Amino acid sequence: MIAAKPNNRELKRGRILAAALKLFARKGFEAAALEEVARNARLAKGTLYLYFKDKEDLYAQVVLDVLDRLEAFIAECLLSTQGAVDKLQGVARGHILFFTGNRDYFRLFSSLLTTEAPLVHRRLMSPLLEKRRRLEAFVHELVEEGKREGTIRADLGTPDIAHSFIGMINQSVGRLCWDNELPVDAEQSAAAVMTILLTGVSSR
Amino acid sequence: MIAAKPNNRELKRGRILAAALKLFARKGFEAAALEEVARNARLAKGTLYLYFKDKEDLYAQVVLDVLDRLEAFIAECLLSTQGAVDKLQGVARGHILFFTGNRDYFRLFSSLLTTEAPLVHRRLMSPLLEKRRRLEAFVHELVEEGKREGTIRADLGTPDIAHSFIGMINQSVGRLCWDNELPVDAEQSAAAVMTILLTGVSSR
DNA sequence: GCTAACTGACTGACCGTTCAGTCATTCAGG
DNA sequence: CCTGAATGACTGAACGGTCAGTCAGTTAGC
Repeated sequence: MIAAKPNNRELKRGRILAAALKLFARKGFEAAALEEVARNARLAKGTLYLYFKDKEDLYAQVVLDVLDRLEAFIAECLLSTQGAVDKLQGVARGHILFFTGNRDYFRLFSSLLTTEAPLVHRRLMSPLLEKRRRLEAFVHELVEEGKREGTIRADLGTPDIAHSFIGMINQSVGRLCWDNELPVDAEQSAAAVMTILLTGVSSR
Repeated sequence: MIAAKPNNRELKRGRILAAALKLFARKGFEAAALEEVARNARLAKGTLYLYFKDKEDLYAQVVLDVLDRLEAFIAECLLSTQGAVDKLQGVARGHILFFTGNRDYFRLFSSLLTTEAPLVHRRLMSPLLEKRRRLEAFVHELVEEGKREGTIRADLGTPDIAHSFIGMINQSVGRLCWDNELPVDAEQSAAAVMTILLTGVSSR
């Protein structure tokens, strides 16, 4: 077979990424040992270095992989949406579903800002933070769109609205991921967030 | 002087806590080196062990110290408030002012969930998470109070409201701490959060 | 079809370094 | 002096990264 080799290689790369995701997410960049990553991927430590330059490179690839999946998943959630408010709801659903689908994704994602890594290894981190920022910029645009449509109040600052939205989402996901309030439903969480964001909690 | 000794001791303990806070906040639990903590506190490494059992203990004390300060600061912000909505605004102001007053506080605080530590050292972490949770429970109560007063809508879930509130606050603080959108004012951020939370963003 | 030569993916023992924690020694106040 | 506080050299463990060696699989020569 001609395709046997590269296929195999891509498969192993995937095994490494999966094992690394699990460990980086659960132990953090520093505490995750490559020895264990290799063991979980059923390979020897030396083999990792045939696929990745060093620990930082592996970390960056893992994060990139997750961010790509997130982006793709949200894009899918937006396919049949119309109008800014509807799209925002789509983003909310996408985020919540994506992260509650795999807690390790969220652990990694939320450690992205916190990790010691960004301080020590700015070089590699900035593209990742850039990508994360792009997702936030997209929400920003949706809010602007809503204002133009007239569906979103124009007297509030766009950054304030966008950050509030993102904060509410993240907290929702956090609740589902950290705590064990598991019976909570992702769909319902997204709906609650949108209701509060749109109509407020005051009984005025 | 009778008080000279213990006074001195308390002073040194404070120096260690301050140095440790700085390093844990900026490098994370694993990457922070006790050697450097000691140097920054103008003491030798061995001396740290006269004040703290081990690295974990030091970390726990640092976090406890920060959580206590936060609690005290918020309590102060609530002194002259009346009614649930007013109190919530006080909590928002308190949080934002406290954390923007010292970014290291926020770095430490937000790494509290993310850190590798909670997984490896559950024993020490749970009291800290417990304390953090108490702050969240307080918001929970305020929302209930607002519902009883009739100032907050009763048709929304209390946990949903509380988590939205907390999420918005955290994101606001994050914006002020991570990004360099520094010209933003803490007071104004708190006001924006409250407006959005109370009245919503829909132009309905 | 058979075997010898070759290849390169994979291995894991090893090295250098870092760091938490210890302890024999020194220092300072009374 | 004497005692408790402080020191910093030291130890052992852990880990990132390397590299000489192995061997399954492929090719080439007959």
